[in-house]
Amino acid sequence: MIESSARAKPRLVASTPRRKEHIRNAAEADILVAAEAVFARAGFSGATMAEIAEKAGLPKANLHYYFRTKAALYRAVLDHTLTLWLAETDGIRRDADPAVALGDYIRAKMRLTAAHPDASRVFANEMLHGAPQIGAYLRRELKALIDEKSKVIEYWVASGQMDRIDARHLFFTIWASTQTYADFQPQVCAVLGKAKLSRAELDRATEQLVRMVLKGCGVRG
Amino acid sequence: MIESSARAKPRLVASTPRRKEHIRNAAEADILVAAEAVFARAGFSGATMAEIAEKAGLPKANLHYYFRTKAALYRAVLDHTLTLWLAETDGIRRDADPAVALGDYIRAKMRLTAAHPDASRVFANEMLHGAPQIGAYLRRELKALIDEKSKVIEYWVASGQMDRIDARHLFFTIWASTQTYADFQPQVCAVLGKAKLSRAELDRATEQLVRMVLKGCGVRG
DNA sequence: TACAATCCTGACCAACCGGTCAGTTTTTGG
DNA sequence: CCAAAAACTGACCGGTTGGTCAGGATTGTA
Repeated sequence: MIESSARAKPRLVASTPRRKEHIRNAAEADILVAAEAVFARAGFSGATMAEIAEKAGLPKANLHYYFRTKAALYRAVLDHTLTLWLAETDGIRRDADPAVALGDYIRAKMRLTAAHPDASRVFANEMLHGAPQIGAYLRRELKALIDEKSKVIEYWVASGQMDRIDARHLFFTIWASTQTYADFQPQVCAVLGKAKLSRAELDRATEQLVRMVLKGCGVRG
Repeated sequence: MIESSARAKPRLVASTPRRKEHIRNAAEADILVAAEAVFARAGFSGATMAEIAEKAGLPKANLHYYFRTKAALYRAVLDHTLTLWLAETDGIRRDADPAVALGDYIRAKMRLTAAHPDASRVFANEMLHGAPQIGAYLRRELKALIDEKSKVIEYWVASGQMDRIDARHLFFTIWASTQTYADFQPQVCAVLGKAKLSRAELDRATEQLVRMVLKGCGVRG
C-alpha cells in the first residue's frame, strides 16, 4: 500500500512456487501484532525493538532478520492499519437510502474502532506527528475515495434527501467522533467514571451518534 | 494543576518579596513555548532536550537548570495545556438558552483548537499513550466539571428544551469533532486538497458542526 | 564596594538503543 | 542422506541522549 513496504522476496523462479513461507508468514504476523501494541502505547520513538521482540517471543536479532529496520516494521504496521481504514464505505452509493447508508457507515466505523483500538492509535499517532509516512497515501487513495463518496452525498443533497451539508466535513465529524473512543479512551473512561469501556456503553454511544448525525443532516429516517 | 509540577521556590521570607524572579519567569516562559512545539511534533520520547534548548535559544545545561528533568518539563507543558482545556464551559447554565450556550461552546472550542494547535496535539499525545501523567486530573477535575455540566443538559432535556441525549457522549462528540482539525490536520488537508487550513474553511466547519449538533439534539434555534 | 544568591556554561559520562555480524541450527528439495 | 537455503542467535558496536558537575559570570542588596 505504501510505496515500498514489501521487502524484496527472493523468489528465484516460478519453478519454486512456495517453499516454507509459512514460517515467515507466521513469524511476521506475530511480530506485527506485537509491534502494533507497542507502537500504539509508546509511539514510534518510544517503542524499542527489544520490547517488540520480547512481546513477540523472539530475540532482537531475529526480529531484525524479518524487518531490517525499525522504520520498515513501523511502515508494515501502518500498512496493515490502512487496509482496515479504507473499507466500509461500500454502502455509500447514489441508489442507497441515505439514512441506512450513513447509519451503517457510522456503526461500521465504531465497530472497527472498538475491534482494533491499537490500530486506531497507531494511525492517530502518525497523524499527530504530521503523517510523514502516509501523507502521500492520504493525498492519493484517501482523497480519491472521499472525493467519490462526497459526490454521492452531494447528489443526495441535490435531490432533497438531506440538508445542504459539506460532505467532507461530515466525514471528519464521523471519523473523529468514532475514533475518540479508542484514541482518547482514558478521557472517556475518566469522565464516565469507569475503568474500561463496556460493550453496552459503546452501543449507546453508537446509537446516539447515528441519531444525532442523521437528524442533524436532515435525513429522513 | 498536576500534583507537584511546581518546583519548590526558595522564597526565604516574606521580607524578600521578589528579587530577580523576572529572569526566571521570562526564561521559563520561553522554554515552555519551545517545549510545547517540540513535544507536539515529536511526542515525549521523540523530543530531545537539545532541540528544545536550541529552539529556546539557550544551552542544554541551562535548560536543565530551570527544569531538572525532561519529565518535569513535559509535566509543566501539560499543566499549561490543561488550564486552557478547562475553560469555556461558563455559558452552560440552567438559565441559559441551550441553542446559544451549546453553539457558543462549540465555537469557543473550535477557536481554542485553532489558536493552540500544538497544545491540542500535546494533549492528544498524552491521551493516546494512556494519560500516565494526567489520568488523576481527568478523573478529578475534569470529571467533576462534566458531571456538573451534564446535570445542566439533563435539566434542559427534562424541561423539553432538547431531545433525550446523553450529555457525556455529546461532549465527547464535540471535543473530538473540534480537536480533529488540529490533531488530524494532515488528514483534513489531504482530503480537502489544500496545503493548510484557511480561516474561512475552519469557519465553515464550525458553522456546519454547530448546525448539525443543534438540530441533531433537537434544540430550538 | 562587598558578598551572596542566582544564573549560566562547556565538558563530560553512563545508559540505552538500533543495527551488524559471524557462526550455528533447522528446514526443505532432490 | 546430502547440500543449500532459510532461520536463528549471542555478542558486540557506534551514536545519541538525558543528566551531572565544577566553576565562572551576573545581578541584587546592604
